Amino acid sequence: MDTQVMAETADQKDPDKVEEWLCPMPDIAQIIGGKWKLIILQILIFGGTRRFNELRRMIDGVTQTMLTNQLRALERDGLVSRKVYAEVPPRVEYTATQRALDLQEMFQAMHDWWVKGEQDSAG
Amino acid sequence: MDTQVMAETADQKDPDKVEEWLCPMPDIAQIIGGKWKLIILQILIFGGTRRFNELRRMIDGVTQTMLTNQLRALERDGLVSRKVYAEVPPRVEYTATQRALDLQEMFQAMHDWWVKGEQDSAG
DNA sequence: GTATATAGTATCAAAAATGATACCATTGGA
DNA sequence: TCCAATGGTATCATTTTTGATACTATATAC
Repeated sequence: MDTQVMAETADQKDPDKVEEWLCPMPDIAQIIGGKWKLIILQILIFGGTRRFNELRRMIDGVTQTMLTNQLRALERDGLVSRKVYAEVPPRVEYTATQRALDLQEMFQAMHDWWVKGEQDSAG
Repeated sequence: MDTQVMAETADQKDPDKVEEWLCPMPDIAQIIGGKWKLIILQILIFGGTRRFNELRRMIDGVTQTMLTNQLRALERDGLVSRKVYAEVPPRVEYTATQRALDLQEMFQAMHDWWVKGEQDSAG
């Protein structure tokens, strides 16, 4: 579609067939929604593998219950892998999967959006 | 940092200074989190201006209460503008602001991620 | 005169998400 | 011997989010 309808909006998609270009936001929200998931992912994706208590210390305000809970959900959805070492005291490492690494662009876009917002309101 | 540490993770940022490259996810979640916000934004950003009941019909399962609620929040956060026409029956139009249009890249990245996931699991 | 469409608000109920607390196993060190 | 550290789980309480319901106003069509 190369006609310039709707110049003010995003681009040239047919405005009457929303469902064709919409991806299922409820499904996405299910996966990356949750109070701590985005920050966990950000840390693992950009910072690399971390241990459980390491994450706990990095994430301000998270409780052990919730950290476990969110990590389990991320694991179920294939975004995080969990490796248990047979040591005492226990050592458990969490790593972003390839599927999570594929979220880099989204995080980058979020980041740029956020920074732009700060610049726009400052300048 | 130009040494190739952590080849498996995203890139070359210093893993010990997470807060330097992290953008505040709680703040972002505050703005675009919520059961219906992403889908509302997607419609307004890529589909253009819509009336209240038009949105209601497009968004499966949303109640009037929640649609109002989410639109008000988006308006407060500067992502949506609301225009009331002095007509009877009332006409109210909602439009994505520039700040919302700036989210296009994020939506695109989400979309690509989703599609890639479907391809990876199919192929 | 009555129903219809629009775009709401107010109130309360229900459900979902989150948090607090107590508990567990193990081993090394003081 | 007792405490600390790790990475949990189970249970219950609280908070937050979401939903249902009833109500509003007004012009037009029937």
